[in-house]
Formats: sequence, C-alpha cells, structure tokens
Amino acid sequence: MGRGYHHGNLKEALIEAALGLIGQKGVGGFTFADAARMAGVSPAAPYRHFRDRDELLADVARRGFESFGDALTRSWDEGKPNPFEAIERLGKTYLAFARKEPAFYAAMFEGGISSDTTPELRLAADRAFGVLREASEKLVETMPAGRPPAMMVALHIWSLSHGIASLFARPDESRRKLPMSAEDLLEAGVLIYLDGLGIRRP
Amino acid sequence: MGRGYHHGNLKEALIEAALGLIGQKGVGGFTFADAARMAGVSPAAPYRHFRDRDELLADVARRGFESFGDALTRSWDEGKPNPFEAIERLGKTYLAFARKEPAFYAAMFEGGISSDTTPELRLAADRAFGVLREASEKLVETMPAGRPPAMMVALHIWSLSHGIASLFARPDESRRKLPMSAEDLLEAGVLIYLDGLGIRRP
DNA sequence: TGTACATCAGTGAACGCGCGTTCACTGATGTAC
DNA sequence: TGTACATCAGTGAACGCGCGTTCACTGATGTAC
Repeated sequence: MGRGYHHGNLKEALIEAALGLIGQKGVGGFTFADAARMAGVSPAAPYRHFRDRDELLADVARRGFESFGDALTRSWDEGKPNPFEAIERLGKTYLAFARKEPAFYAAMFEGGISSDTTPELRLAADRAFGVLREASEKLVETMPAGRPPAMMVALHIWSLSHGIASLFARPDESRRKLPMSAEDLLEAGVLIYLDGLGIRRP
Repeated sequence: MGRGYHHGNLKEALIEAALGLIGQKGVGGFTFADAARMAGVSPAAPYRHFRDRDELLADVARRGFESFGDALTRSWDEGKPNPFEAIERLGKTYLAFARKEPAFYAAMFEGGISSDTTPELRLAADRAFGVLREASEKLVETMPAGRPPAMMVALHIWSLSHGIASLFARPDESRRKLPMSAEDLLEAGVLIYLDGLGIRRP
C-alpha cells in the first residue's frame, strides 16, 4: 500500500482485523497486539482508538448487532406479503447471519461482552430484538381473540432461532450432525409453534 | 492438609480446580498453570495426567455431559406419570443445570471443544441427548395418527431449551432482562409447541 | 501564497508478566523374593 | 518379616514466547495569520 506515517483509517482497519482474527481463531484467540500486527501498525497504535481489547470487542459486537438489525429489518420488509410468511423469512435471515458472519455472531453472543458495556451496544442489541418484537406483534394481531403476549412470542422465536443457530448453524467445528438442514428445522419448529398459538398460514 | 510429596488424587483435584476457575473467569480465562497452582502443585505436575489444556477441558466437558445426562434421566423418570408432565420436568432440569453448573455448561457448550475430541465425550453427549430423544419418542407415541418424526421433536425442544438457557439462564454477566422467569418462558414455549403438534395434557 | 505553529496519529524500544513446556531430578509407594 | 529394587507422581529451575502497556519521540496534517 505504501502508506506513510499515518494510517488514515486505522480504526476501521482494526475492526476488520478483529473480524478476520475472530473468524480464524475464535473470540478467545483474538488479541489486541495481533490486530495491530494485522493492520500493519505498531502494537501501541491501537491505544489511540480503543482503551483496550474489550472496548474494541464491544465495538465489533455493536456493529454486529447493527448489521444484524439491518438484515432483520430488510428481511421483515414491513410484514409483506403477510406476517406469517415474513416471519419465516426472518428465521432464515437469523440463521444466514450466524453462518455468513460467524465472527460478528461470536463477538455478539460468545464474546463475554455484556450488552451493558456500552449504551450504544445496548441500543443496537435492543434494536435488533425490536424487529422480532414488532414482527410478533403484527403476527399476534392477526388473531381474532385469545391473543398471547407479543413479547413472549418474540422471546420464543428468538430463543428457538438462537438455539438452533448455536447448536447447528456455526461453521465452527463439526457440530452435531442433523437429519435435515438447520433452516428446515427452524421453519418446521416455528410453523408448529405458531400452529399451537392458533396462527395458520393465511 | 500436610500432603507429602505425592498428591494422591491430583487428577480429580485438577478437574475441581478447572471447574472453579471456569466458574470465576469463564472458559477462556482458565489456564493450565492456574489449575496446577490452585491444586497446590508445581506447573509441571498436570502433565502426568493430561496431555494439555484441551485434554483437561475435554475431560471436564465429558463429566459435564455425564452429569447432565444423569440429571435428565432422573428427571425423565421413565416418563412418569405421563410423558407430557415428564417432559416439562425435563425442561426445568435443563435450565437448572445451566444455572447450577455454569462451569460445566460453559465447558460443554462454549469451550470450543468439539464433541469429536474424544470418543468418550461424544458418547456422553449422545447419551444426554438420547434422553430427550427417548422422551420425544414416548411423547409422539401418545398420538393416534399423523405422528411427526421423534428426532425432529427432540431437536426442537433441545434447541428451545438451549436457546433460553444461553440467553437468559446464565449467571454470567447481566443478560437481557425478562418479563418472566426463564423456566416459565420455556414451559410456555414447550406447551404451545406440543399443542401445535396436537399433543395435549392428558 | 507562504510561513509558523499546534495538533495528533503512529513509532519503536522497553518493561514486567504469566503461560506452556522441557528436563534431569527426587522421594514416596508398591512389589518380588 | 525384612530388604532391594522398580515404578512413578511430583519438583523446581529454566527456556522462549507473546501479550499488554508505558513512554518520550517523530513526522504528517491542518490551520491561523
């Protein structure tokens, strides 16, 4: 690259490096010094941008949640053509994210970073969950009566998605083998669950 | 203690130490040397019992799965008084284990240890899942017709339990706040799911 | 337009630290006769 | 029952390593006049 004394975009470069390293060695294997090395910079340089390793990790997690939230929002697409079909799309997006962005996913859920580390992180995480919450609300509204709390429905779907993603949709090591794809497993699960609530495909 | 030159029970002591350290600092923060120190032994001593840190961790995970499997088996209690009630008990046991044995849980699911590390580990993990599988089989058998695959049912319940445990039932840092207990959330979820399958409380 | 100066991102050398791992060893335990 | 010996669990000192962190510094960039 032939960069001079100043990097110019070190903060971004460190985030990129962190994602690469987490992807390779997992969250635990990622180190501050390694990120600096990967960005082609001295080990003291990152301190200009992050207080320590945890702050960098929290920033990665925040960006992960933002990207995740965006993906979920797009996928939900205001519940078109109907909440039922849209929520199935949401589930697929959840798994797709875990698969395609394992580094983000690890920083978000396995990093040992509490959501309360930063207000921004909390906000981003809340926003991502908010999409699921809104979807559940719309879904529940299609019922004529005996509506369950939308919050609970959102938590159930989130938990099922997260469980399946963690157990079966990580490119990590060889997880347990499945007789079907994680996507099909989730879709079937959500279908049965919604049926149990009394919500059927329109 | 006044132990002499030989420890006498170092292997067990190292496992204990590992559990304590994992409980305190998480799987990532646990080190081989630390375990030795905690067991009151020189840093070279553990090598008489474990090839390296990973082998120790795999052994912890194996014991975790065995203990988990035992707890599930006791909880299932051959499906008494009926599979429906027994499987609700199973769910509670799942969460209770995650809560009461966070160190085991972490080694089993967040240790970065693949189930294929050791045949014994795989066996123990399979046995634990087997309880849930058997429970699902018995549950499905209560249906007169249109039975879903028991394997799928087991995977759904496992995933939901695991998702709820990971997100809300870890004493880790302050996880997301819930409007209800993790136990109630899981029970409600399983109830709705089984209802969707057409299985009702007898 | 040029010059002086402030700002600030990145340097590189240095430090203390704890980890993983090895090695020849030592002392306790068990066993054969 | 006693003695000689083999076995083996644990020692402690040593090593190389990479990490996190600090520090006075340097050189590029931007800005005021």
